[in-house]
Amino acid sequence: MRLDQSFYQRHDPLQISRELLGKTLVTQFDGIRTAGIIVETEAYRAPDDSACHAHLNRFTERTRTMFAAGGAAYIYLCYGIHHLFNIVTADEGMAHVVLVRAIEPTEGIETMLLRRNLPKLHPRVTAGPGAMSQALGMHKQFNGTSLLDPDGMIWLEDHHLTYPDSEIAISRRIGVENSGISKDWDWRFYVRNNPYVSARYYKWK
DNA sequence: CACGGGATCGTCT
DNA sequence: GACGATCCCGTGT
Repeated sequence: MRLDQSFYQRHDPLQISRELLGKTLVTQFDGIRTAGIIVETEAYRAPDDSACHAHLNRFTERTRTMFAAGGAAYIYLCYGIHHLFNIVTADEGMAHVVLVRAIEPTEGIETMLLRRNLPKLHPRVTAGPGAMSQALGMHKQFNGTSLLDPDGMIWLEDHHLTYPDSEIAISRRIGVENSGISKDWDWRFYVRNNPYVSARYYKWK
């Protein structure tokens, strides 16, 4: 079952980040379907979150997508190399997004290995937002596209997998240590002991 | 395995 | 002109 508008257009990106753990993220284009279970997310929320690109509701060509209605894909180029994938939530005009940082691969694994240029399944295939996006074929080209469109190339499915709170860990977000007052907010959610969580950051706890 | 530097380019100042 | 919501690889232990 595909996640619909009622899932995305809510006003609590922390709750949505938590609920996304266990959902299946799918891309399909050129006749190839790739998918995996979301195991790591981070919430970003304007206007108060200083780590958010749309802090203080800053509206630029890049952040335009963040203000779209919930259910859009916000994909931007990071470090000139990585196309990071975010899910836009809430109503139009509110910049609330969830960065998807890692999945556990389930479908199209051979394709993911080719895209990642790796010989066999290993956490490095999809652990971390840049690696995950490359494995799924995410591209800035898809920025602003809808996750609700039946003809779209990216969407989420509910396969009725839910993790109990005892299996969920919460921490500071990764890579935002220079982003001001909100750098220490615990807005990262991940599945404990899952090997596909961006492993080199376990030390962050 | 830990550490550190380089890659690479769109975005904003 | 500076700087990233990152990753890879080479080096040293």
